[in-house]
Amino acid sequence: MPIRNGLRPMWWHGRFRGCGYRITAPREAILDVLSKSDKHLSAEEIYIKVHTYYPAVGLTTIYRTLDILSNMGLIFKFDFGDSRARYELSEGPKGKKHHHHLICTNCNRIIDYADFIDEEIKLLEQTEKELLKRYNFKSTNHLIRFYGLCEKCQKNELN
Amino acid sequence: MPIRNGLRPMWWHGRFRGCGYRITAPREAILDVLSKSDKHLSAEEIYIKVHTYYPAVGLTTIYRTLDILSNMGLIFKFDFGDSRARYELSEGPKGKKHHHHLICTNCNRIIDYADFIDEEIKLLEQTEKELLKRYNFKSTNHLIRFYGLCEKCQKNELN
DNA sequence: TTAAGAATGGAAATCATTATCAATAAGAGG
DNA sequence: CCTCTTATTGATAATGATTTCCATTCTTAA
Ligand SMILES: [Mn+2]
Ligand SMILES: [Mn+2]
Ligand SMILES: [Zn+2]
Ligand SMILES: [Zn+2]
Repeated sequence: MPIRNGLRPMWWHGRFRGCGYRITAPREAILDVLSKSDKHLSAEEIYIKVHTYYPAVGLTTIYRTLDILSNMGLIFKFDFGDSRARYELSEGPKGKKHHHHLICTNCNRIIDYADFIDEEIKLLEQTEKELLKRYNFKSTNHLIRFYGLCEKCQKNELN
Repeated sequence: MPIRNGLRPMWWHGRFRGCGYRITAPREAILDVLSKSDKHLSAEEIYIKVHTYYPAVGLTTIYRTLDILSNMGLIFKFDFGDSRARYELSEGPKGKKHHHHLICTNCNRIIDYADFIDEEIKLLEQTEKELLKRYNFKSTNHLIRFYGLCEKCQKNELN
């Protein structure tokens, strides 16, 4: 229950105000839903959850807020191929920062991973350096995904 | 001008028939357009081009055919974030097989590259091995993209 | 040549996301 | 606490890419 608490500003309030945005109940609720989920939620899924506590909030506001948050870099917006955008917190208490995804082609589960990116980072840097040399392409960001079978689906594989 | 040639079956005819599909003028035209382009075409762009020679072909057929080709693995279907699917040949004369993309965030140009550097190959192998160990995730495919500035846009950068 | 049913295209339907716009409320200043 | 400016909101309509329908046409095995 995302109770409005006027006394303690949340971790993102400052950042929000700094961009000239106002703090509103719908926005608090949306951030609350995102920070309490470890999944990759769609606008409608967020709408459903917010709706439980704030039935008055409209889907339009969900989209608008997600757009702002996305532009501010507070959330990531992904397209996993199911014809709807999916979002997840990128910072704050439960934020995951930059990470990559493992996608099970059987059960559609999406697994985040960032814990061994250190090893990957060195190789990525080298690759980016080489891309600059060969294609004169200056990379500033990347998207990396592995498709395959998750643990559970591999076991079921041996029906 | 994709002239229907009943005498010489194209390289994909066999594969097509093998899947139980019939060879038709619209399908030949679509494959023709794809094989003569080095871009990542949208359904509508393909429709426009096909339309030049076969005004009777409908957009519905374009979508249906692209779906078949995609499922057969003859073409790749990508989503580059401009809210429409984009396709490109994956095999045949000008097919590019598996490759990665460089995407210019300024001019939206998409650059294909398949001449992977050692670092990148090592990155993939090591990462996939580690993913199996840590997450029991068996990777069978991957999607890799670098976002940044292409050569041209870097120069314009220094307005 | 012929018949079975695969393929087609135009129109209507879907469905996620946007655009509109009048009503509402955040919050700076008093 | 009160006021005023204007950012924000939500209902509704509009968009736009992709699908679904279905009667008609065309491919192809026999
Ligand atoms: Mn994630
Ligand atoms: Mn490509
Ligand atoms: Zn799975
Ligand atoms: Zn560019």
